[in-house]
Amino acid sequence: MDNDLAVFKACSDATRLRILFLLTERELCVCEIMAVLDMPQGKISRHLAVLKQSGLLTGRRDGVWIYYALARDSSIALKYVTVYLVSARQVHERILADLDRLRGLAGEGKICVPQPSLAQLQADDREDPAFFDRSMLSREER
Amino acid sequence: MDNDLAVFKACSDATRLRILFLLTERELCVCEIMAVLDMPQGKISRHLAVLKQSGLLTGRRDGVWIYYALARDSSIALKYVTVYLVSARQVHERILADLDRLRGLAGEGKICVPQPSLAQLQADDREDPAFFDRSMLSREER
DNA sequence: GGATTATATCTTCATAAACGAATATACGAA
DNA sequence: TTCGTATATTCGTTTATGAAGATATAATCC
Repeated sequence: MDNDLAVFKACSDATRLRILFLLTERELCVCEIMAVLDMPQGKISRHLAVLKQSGLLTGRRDGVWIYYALARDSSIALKYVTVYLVSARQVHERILADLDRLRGLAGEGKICVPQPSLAQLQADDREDPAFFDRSMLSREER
Repeated sequence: MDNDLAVFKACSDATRLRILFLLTERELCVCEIMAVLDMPQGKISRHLAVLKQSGLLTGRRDGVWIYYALARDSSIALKYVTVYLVSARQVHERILADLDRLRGLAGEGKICVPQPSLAQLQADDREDPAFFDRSMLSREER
């Protein structure tokens, strides 16, 4: 029963629930989740740890990035939570907005691709002065 | 989404989860739940309030007693939690034990029936001295 | 009305969970 | 090896949650 409890606890925080809904779309790396929810990295990472701990998520490393995905149904609670997520994702305004933002990211397609180093950027800027201060912009705006 | 959150929060406490599982058996009044879980009245009552608040339970008054029951599926989260409860109740040792104890109570059948007042008991005892100190026993033992 | 029983609520305290900020680790590129 | 980037973890603080015990309310019986 303890694991079922952990599953429900994991679901009982707004941020974590939003993350779970995002992951119904596809596996995501931390920076994508950060971008969509617009929350600091430490916060996202902590919540991902809770979710993973409960068994709801799996994580796989790919180079520098760590991709998280909904775990395949392993416990009963997990199974029904997963079914809930897929059923409920069309219902909540906020979740729909999150998913839209996520798809927007995918369109721009520029997250989770190795970013040029700062040094690299500045070198480019010297050749292309119009974008000299690009590195000052937030990642989404580049 | 807030209501779904409340549902998951309501499920994320061991005592509340045990109560929910008990209610998969049938509607119960507070004193039955107290008897099965062997917990003080205030505690049970508080947890029932949380569960009711989340929409998971309904309560109906019948004279002195208040009977609680699992709410009929109204939200998506509620629906899947209910399905989970019914599926998972055969799986957890502790829940099986709780359900056994509940059925035991039903066998004795002496809970949630108006208890004679103390004055009444003492009057009876005067006529039937063998049971003079019956009122000192816990309710289950009478 | 007063007493009794069932249930709800309040108060205080302890514990757990969440947060922001800072720091640590892990990997890849140069 | 050093640097930069992605992610994890720690620290100190604040907030939320649960427990116990005391008290309040509501219905019933006399």
